[in-house]
Amino acid sequence: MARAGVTAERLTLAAAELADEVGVENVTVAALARQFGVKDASLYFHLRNAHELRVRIALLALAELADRVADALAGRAGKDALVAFANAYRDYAREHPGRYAAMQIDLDPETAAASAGVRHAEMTRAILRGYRLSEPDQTDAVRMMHSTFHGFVSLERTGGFRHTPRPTDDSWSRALDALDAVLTNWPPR
Amino acid sequence: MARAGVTAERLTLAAAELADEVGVENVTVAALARQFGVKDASLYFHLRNAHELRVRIALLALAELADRVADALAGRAGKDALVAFANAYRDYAREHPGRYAAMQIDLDPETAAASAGVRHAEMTRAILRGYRLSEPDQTDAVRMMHSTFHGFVSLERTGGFRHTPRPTDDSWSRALDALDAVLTNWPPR
DNA sequence: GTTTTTTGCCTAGTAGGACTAGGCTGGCAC
DNA sequence: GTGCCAGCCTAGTCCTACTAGGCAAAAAAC
Repeated sequence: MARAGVTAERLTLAAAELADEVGVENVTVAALARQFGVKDASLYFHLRNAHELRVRIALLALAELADRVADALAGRAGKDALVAFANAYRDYAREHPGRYAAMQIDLDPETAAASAGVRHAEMTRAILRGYRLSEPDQTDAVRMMHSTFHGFVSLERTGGFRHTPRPTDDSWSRALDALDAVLTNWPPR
Repeated sequence: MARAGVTAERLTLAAAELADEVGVENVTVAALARQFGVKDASLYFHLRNAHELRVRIALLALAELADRVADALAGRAGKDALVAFANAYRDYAREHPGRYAAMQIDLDPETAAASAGVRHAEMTRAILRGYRLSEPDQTDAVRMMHSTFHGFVSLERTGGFRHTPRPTDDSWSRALDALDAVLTNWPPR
């Protein structure tokens, strides 16, 4: 019997693509095995369990997004950097909804610490250098930024904005303007 | 054989409680049947399918949250109202993580239109009356508000803020200050 | 280049969830 | 009382996750 050539990397990539097509919750070991023309039991040589599959998608996504953000940020500062970061984030989420959703599962501490999530944190703080904030203001500002990005993207995806005709792109750039304004005058009020 | 007295309402409530305990993704028809001391097949007399169960949890949660927000908002205006709304929202999400997660599934348009989601929208706009915004600024502001609330709560829940020791309560009130500031000077910059 | 070991895949199984078809029955309408 | 039907049942199908143990292809040892 010929070998199918399944590796952890090919598996993770296929899983990520499947997630984008059918949603993370429908990424199943069985479906993946079918794609590789292999029985599902065989995948457990490359995989501890189904949960690990999602974790791997999450780690892949975190790394991909960190790369994109790093590119977007190159040579920019201040509001320019803020907008570039934000758009890279939102674009990634829209292009890869399944991967983005996978990113939201909570990793156990050591996995998280070894993930590209730390690069995200570093880059976010790098942006804030343009706004000259010190602790604990910086942390508060980072959290506000992240909340706005994630909240907007997440609501946009699940249809939370659908009931109003206003184009979401317009609301998005206003939100970024607002974020810039508030960061410029941090701490607020 | 004695009848178990299963009704759609009791089922929904039990499902919601189960969701808060074990997460929406683990709310299963079989588990619910066990709680009622009934075979799983029997529940399909009260339920079209498993998805409907989650939709019902979502509708229940939307209604409960709308009630809470309405109470919190009574007699308040301006920043006072904003903070009351925000805290009601966050408190609900923390007390009822499963219900909150269920709220995020996207309902089909007619279900959404008949849900308590419309009350949320009305109340959000009511808050903005204190900031005297007209369209389309109002819509942008509503979206920003909602994004911040949802994003913060969601990240807090999934552990997105864990790597920094700063208490999330402090960051939260700063975020509300920021939101108030930006709404006061809308449109930004 | 043959032997040994490892590894990648297999079959065969268990267990549990979603869901359907069709049967029995307790309690209501009349 | 007779009939009806809602509310529960059994029994079955199909799917997924996951385990144990077998076999053969490829890689390593010699």
